[in-house]
Amino acid sequence: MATQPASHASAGAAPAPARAPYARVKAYLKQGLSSGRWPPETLMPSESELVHQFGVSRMTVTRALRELQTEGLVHRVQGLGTYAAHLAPVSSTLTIRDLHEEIVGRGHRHHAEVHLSREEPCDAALAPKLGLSAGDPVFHTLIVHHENGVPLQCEDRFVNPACAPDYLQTDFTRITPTHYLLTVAPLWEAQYAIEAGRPTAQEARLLGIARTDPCLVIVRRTVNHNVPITLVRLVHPGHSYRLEGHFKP
Amino acid sequence: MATQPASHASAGAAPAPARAPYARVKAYLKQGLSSGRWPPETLMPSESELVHQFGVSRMTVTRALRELQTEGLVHRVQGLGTYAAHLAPVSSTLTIRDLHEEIVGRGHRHHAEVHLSREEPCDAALAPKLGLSAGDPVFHTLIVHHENGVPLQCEDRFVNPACAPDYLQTDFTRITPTHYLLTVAPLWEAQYAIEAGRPTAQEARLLGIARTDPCLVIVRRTVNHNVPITLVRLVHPGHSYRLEGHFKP
DNA sequence: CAGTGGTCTAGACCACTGA
DNA sequence: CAGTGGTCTAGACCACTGA
Repeated sequence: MATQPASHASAGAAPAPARAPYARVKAYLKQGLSSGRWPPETLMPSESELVHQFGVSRMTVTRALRELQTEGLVHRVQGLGTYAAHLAPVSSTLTIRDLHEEIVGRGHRHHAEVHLSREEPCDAALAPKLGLSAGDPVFHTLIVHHENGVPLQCEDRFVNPACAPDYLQTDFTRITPTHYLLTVAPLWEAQYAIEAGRPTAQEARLLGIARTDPCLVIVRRTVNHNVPITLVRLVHPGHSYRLEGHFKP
Repeated sequence: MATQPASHASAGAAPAPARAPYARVKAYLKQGLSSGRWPPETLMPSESELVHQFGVSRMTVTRALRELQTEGLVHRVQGLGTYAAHLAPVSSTLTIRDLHEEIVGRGHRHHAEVHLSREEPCDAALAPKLGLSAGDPVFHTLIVHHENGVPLQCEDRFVNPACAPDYLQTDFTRITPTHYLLTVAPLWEAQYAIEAGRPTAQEARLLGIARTDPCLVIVRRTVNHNVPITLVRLVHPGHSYRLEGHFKP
């Protein structure tokens, strides 16, 4: 009865995955989706059909289907059934990693040069973005990160003092602001914008590039429980930095 | 006994979420993580403790914990317990949307100008990336996408003919290559690279910008079941385009 | 109405860890 | 050994959809 694909481990002495039942059901459905057996918006087998096909309990089938739903591969409607989803990449994701980890992960040296670390009155344009009023004290750091001695990123950051009163006591040559802020305010929420731009005069000088060189500019605003924590502008020379992503539905 | 936060819906006639039990357990844990009750790498309550605290069955608690694990908020080790994870954004994600959907989603007009759509012999440098040999036929399209009449993206794409034999018959003024390829090869896998750069002479002309203007350059390679499908270079004028992301653990 | 998914329970066996 | 998470079962009640 079962229409499951024959285990091709039967021929040789292959490691025989011997996956858990829920994983077998999931793999079967995923394979069918990727092979075009259930084109987008097609009705897929119901839970009870899968229960009979695989001889497992409904909870097991449910788990497989729920995970596929979380991954965006199917969508399910109560009373109707499970449908193959419109497959990606209508939207897909790109990973942004912490710079220190990225550099060290490549087996390279990371060196941070602190050019500024002080409290200053908040600019009127900046204030609303940090939930402050113009003139309120705000922490400001300007750090250039080097990879094997080459300038890689200029990090211009403003921090809401209420969220991280000890921020300026941190030794930023050892701990990145990102890491420090993480310990202070876990579980945050961030908004990003990434665009191509030109460095400011100061950034060009700090990064050792021409003012006309294209740069990757990332602006990130971080919030925790609706309280703004930090606003940062990260500038990378275009020829030395790329964001890499991997998408797999 | 229960240490669950008091339902603050009790005061008024609030909609009363009345969440499912697994969602209540999950919300309780999430709240504790975000408030710093369980700092990173701290041992969290065990399944059986939660079972007693909430008076639910173990499967229910398991589901809550498994979802938190999937979201990267905790990590679990058999025999040891559940630990609060090192919270983001050691790595976080940025969404890349399909251009047509993005433009239409803004309520704007999308217009595609097809400058090239032909079969040509594959270049030696390109061949390995598409799993072809130099000189093999390859499909090549060059399309400029406009938003309300303004050039927004130059899309230079190569397609493996084996994966999409009818590719060149598509009317690209109506259907984006991305959408067409999606119907042909669902469930794909992509690698991205994003960097700041300068347009080529041709790109500058097609986009109506100067050769020195910074551009956001996205290179994406797509693979299905280890078969390369397409390689595309997307060039956006830096001042007119930004990728926006949102990260929420 | 029969069929669908959403969720839950009360048990179970197992592999793993550290004492 | 006791405690942990990983997984499963065989039932259950419910809300929802379309006929």
